[in-house]
Amino acid sequence: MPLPAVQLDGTIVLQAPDLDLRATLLCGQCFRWEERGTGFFGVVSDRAALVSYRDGNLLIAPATPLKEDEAAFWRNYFDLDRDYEALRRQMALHPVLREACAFASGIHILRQPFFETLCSFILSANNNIPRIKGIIERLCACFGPALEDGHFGFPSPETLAALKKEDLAPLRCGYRASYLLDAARRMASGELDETALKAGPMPDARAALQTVMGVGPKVAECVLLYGLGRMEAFPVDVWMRRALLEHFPQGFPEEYRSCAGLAQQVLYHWVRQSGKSGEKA
DNA sequence: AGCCAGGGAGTCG
DNA sequence: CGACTCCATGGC
Repeated sequence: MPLPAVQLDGTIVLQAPDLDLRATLLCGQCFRWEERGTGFFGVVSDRAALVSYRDGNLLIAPATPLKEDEAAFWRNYFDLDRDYEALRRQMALHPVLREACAFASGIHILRQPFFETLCSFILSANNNIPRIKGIIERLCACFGPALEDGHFGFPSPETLAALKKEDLAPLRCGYRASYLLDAARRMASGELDETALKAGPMPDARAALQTVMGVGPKVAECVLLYGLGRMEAFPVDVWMRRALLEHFPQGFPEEYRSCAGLAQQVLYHWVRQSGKSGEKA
């Protein structure tokens, strides 16, 4: 008999039989989760929570007051309603993807808030993950809404759009400051329509995203995948380029397009952690 | 000191 | 188009 979604102590219990929480939160798709004891603490949008995994269930202990849609919010964030079994079944048809899947099973593609994702990956350009995390934390602490537990939510496009690049000096994000402001202004002006980016043709969505300063092919694919839920997106960095050359000399096969995003994430996890394809320590 | 970090913009030819 | 160079910052 299924557990109620919200327990008496406020903990939300979500069934997630095939989820690898640790791999999902540490594989480089998100920047605001920190391992804490047996779980992870993080802030998404304006909600903070301590999450953990036990007996096939994802346990969410919100650190900010529960909203009416709390369970639905986290269910969507962790992408629990997508049929990952079907995606992995399809990937198992390809020898390379099958091997990568076996190594990194249980990774979910997070459905992160769009603007937050856009900013995060603009900041990721020619940067390393620890420093990206630091910049994002300073961005939230300086300009984000104060949450009830002392943490800070992600600033709104309107808030950032009203700033000048000198105001962003405390972030120490270098030349990316003006890119951040451009993204915020495009959002605030309504020029970037999240609904259209989610539903419209991929080429149109790519082109629209790349009109933002600091958004090139790589960042656009990341935003499409992690911030707009578009599984057909396929971010390619130098490592992935190497892996593609080695394992997919004719390019990523179109017949796997519907699971491309997960395939990319799994391949990335695989080549970075198992020493496959490129021998950097 | 020098190199690298999940790239991208600007400028050449 | 393709092949450069520079871009701020911090860690090693």
